[in-house]
Amino acid sequence: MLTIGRLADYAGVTVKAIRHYHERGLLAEPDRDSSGYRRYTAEHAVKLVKIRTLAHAGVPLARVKELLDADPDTLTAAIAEIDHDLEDRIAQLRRARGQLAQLRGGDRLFVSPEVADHLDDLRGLGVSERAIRVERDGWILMQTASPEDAALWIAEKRELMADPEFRALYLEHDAAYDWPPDDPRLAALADRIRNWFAGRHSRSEARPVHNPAIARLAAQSLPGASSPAWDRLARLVEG
Amino acid sequence: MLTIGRLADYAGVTVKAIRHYHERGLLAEPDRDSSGYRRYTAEHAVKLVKIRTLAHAGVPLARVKELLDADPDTLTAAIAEIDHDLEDRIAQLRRARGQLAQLRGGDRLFVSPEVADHLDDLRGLGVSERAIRVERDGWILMQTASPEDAALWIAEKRELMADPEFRALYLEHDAAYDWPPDDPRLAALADRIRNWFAGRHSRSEARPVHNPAIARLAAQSLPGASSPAWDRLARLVEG
DNA sequence: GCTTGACCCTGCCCCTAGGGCAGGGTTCGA
DNA sequence: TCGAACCCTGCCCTAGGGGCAGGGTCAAGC
Repeated sequence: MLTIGRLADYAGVTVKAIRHYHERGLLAEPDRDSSGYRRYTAEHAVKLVKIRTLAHAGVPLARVKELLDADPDTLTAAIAEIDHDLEDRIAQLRRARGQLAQLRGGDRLFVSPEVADHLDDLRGLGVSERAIRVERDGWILMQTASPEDAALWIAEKRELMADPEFRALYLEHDAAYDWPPDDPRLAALADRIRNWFAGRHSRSEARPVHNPAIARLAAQSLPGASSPAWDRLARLVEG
Repeated sequence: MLTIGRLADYAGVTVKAIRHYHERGLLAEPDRDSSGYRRYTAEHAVKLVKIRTLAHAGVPLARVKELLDADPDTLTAAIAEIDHDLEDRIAQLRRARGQLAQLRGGDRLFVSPEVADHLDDLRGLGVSERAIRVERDGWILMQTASPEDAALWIAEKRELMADPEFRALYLEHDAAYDWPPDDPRLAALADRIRNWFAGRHSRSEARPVHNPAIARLAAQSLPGASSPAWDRLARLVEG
């Protein structure tokens, strides 16, 4: 009659799995024939299909064992629960697909949507990729330190970016990275930066937008995050 | 700056998983601070999110390691493949859900749709659950032995069931199970069975519908698959 | 009768992707 | 200054089998 291999084919399961179920006590060992081969009956086949159905649904074998001789009400409740889990897992896999698609480009996986929009804006303005990367890494650090604060800060920063003068300063500061440190434009730029800050402060909404400690960390974390021109500029702005 | 716990929260991963990625060489070990704590940078965060995204998509860590420093074209191809796998797995889970729903009742999980329809027909005719169970188990054994033959046999059997006389005999034979072995109706039934077989044979389409060896196996596999009345009936039919 | 390929047996070690716990040191906020 | 919350290494554990070794068995064809 039924050998282990045939039973395995019937149930869509490997021979090894069947032996495993015997070991775990899920499926009773059948009688053996004269040469020691296991000989199965239709009842084994029925039980095995039940085991396989639950196992393929991700139910741990220990739980399968319980369910095999649970009363119908318990079984019905358990099946509803398992079905729910399956639904969840399908939703998870779908989310995984969505994220996977974003892996090939863009920063949306690493920062909040608001920050990602901000980075896109910078790109639209013609900001260098180097600067964008420094920004991104800074925001990542801020978000890990405190997502709530980061959310507030990005909102402020985006308001700031609405100011044409600030945008101009941002771009010029970005361009200054490559200037020679004795470039005469640095002094002029430093003046405009100071003036702009003074103007903001006079309007009394003077909160520091960037936590300077964090900004420094972000700068340290990347090679090429500063330059001789920027160092000089910083000294000029400080006075 | 970034401790392992914060990094883990940011990436939606456990601390243990991060240490595991270090061991496997997926994520570079960061510098340690004076007390031996790991201190991470934004670059670690970016890489970790990539790892997590792939790992959540079910990519084995060894493969993740390869993909992390693959060229963009290879990566694009790999992502397409992984996405395909994900789609397959979603389809599998959906199938698992469908099968799970059938676990609570019915025989459709265990036999082919044709056999299941046949069993439903028997139920509709008022055949006893005991007989239906014997049929089901017989068909399971036949299907495990040879699905193709079983498909042919069930087609023949269903044709047979279209014959009102055969149906009547089937039902009476079923009912006879509980009769006393000396019941006078047994002899009459045996006659009708013999006549019916004779009629079929004369119409020259005389193929055995049931493989007798298999039928016997099916009968053996179940307790209560025979009775004193049936034993007597068998002797009467044989002559 | 003999061989050959497909089965079957037990027993052993291996894998993935971490989880859990022990036993100890560190940092931070009140 | 103290307790809670972190962090460190090291070790063992898990599910669900896969793979292989080393050996016995069965069925078909020659």
